[in-house]
Amino acid sequence: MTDPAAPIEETNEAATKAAVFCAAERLFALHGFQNVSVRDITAEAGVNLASVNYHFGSKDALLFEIFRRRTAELNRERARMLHEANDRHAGKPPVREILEALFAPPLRWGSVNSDRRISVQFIIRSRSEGTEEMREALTSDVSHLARFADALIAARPDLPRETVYWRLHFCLGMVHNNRFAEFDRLHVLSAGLTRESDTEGLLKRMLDFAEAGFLA
Amino acid sequence: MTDPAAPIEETNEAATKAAVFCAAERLFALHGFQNVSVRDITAEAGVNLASVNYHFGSKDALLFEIFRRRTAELNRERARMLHEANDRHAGKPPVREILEALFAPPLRWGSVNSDRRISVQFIIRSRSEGTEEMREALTSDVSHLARFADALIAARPDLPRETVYWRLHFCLGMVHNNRFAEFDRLHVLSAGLTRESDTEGLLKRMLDFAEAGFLA
DNA sequence: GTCTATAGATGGATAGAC
DNA sequence: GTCTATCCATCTATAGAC
Repeated sequence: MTDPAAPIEETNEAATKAAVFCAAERLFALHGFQNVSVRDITAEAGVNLASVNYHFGSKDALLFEIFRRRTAELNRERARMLHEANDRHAGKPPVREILEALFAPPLRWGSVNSDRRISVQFIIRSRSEGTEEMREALTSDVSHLARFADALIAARPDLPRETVYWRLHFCLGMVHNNRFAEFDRLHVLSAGLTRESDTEGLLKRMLDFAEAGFLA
Repeated sequence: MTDPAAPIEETNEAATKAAVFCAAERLFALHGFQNVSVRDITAEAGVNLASVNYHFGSKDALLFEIFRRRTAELNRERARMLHEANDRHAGKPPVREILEALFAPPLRWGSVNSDRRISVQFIIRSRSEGTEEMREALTSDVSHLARFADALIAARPDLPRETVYWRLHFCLGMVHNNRFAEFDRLHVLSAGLTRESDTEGLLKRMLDFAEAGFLA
């Protein structure tokens, strides 16, 4: 900003921070949280070792910042789609469209050609490997999921609420199982029959399965 | 064995090994694989620090031995139930009974009053946090799952095989999502409506949901 | 076989030069 | 703000006494 003739390197600090952020997210998503050291991150980002502590405070703080940003983005997209479904159906969308708002964002972001593929794997991993702080945030912040639960209860007022909650739990299990390793395993099991790359096809399969389960 | 008057301490070595095994399984299941040190394990078991390396070779070898034994036990029980379902239906059991053989063992073993509750959490954790060796074993050893896939294909010959494999994948996702943290989250979301302790009720809910999804 | 002491390696965090 | 050098804690694994 001080030199209008060279605006490209005005954000050198921000660039370093972003490089650390992206390298960390990538390595964490691929190799797990505990298996990646600060040294790995700074080497991958091409910055010095002290950058993580300078820009983020600590390794755990960096981890938590990635987690918070990505989950916020995902929840926002889900809320947006749910809102659109509401608009289309006068505030009472059918089960299938509610589930689509729940399934589509992580599925599409996680498709092989998406630049958010890494982010989705990071989020999925944080659910099982996260720090105490992250798990606490996941457990306590259910406001995002509550909107989906309410929508499903409104769509199926004939079902006991308890039943709706459990079925939402089953649907989340379907989503969380979409990890690299599980796709690979399924690929081996089916002798190459299942193609992970067909994102929209998989979304339709998930919706068919879950919708039928909900209408039982 | 050398002193017939004191047969109780004849298996002192085996007792130490078993104590290490149980303490390790318990700590790994509760706190994650990377967050538990050999020191934690030996302290919990009340044995000396060198026991792990003496009896198992290394920390990773101990981890892998727990993993192998528990998954073998689980797969054996599943195979047994599938076999019984085959006997009941002349080799062609319906979808619901196949899925029951897949769901019931981990669910019952994981119930709050079960002495295998820890083992189930260990197995679930190994799926996402396991070492490269464990993940390789999971990916390559699909023979156990292949029997379930074949049974489901036989039960629904009208469906494309690809569809059956994907739906089996969804069912496995439902099973793997039965972790402590996820139950807690659901409990918060439903304001205490969902009761994890009702194992048979949960099994029925899972079967209702998955069977309907399969018959779609 | 059991245990203590320690080697050997790695990690997170930080002080201080520039 | 950036980077190097380093501190200090922690871990796995093992040698060697008993």
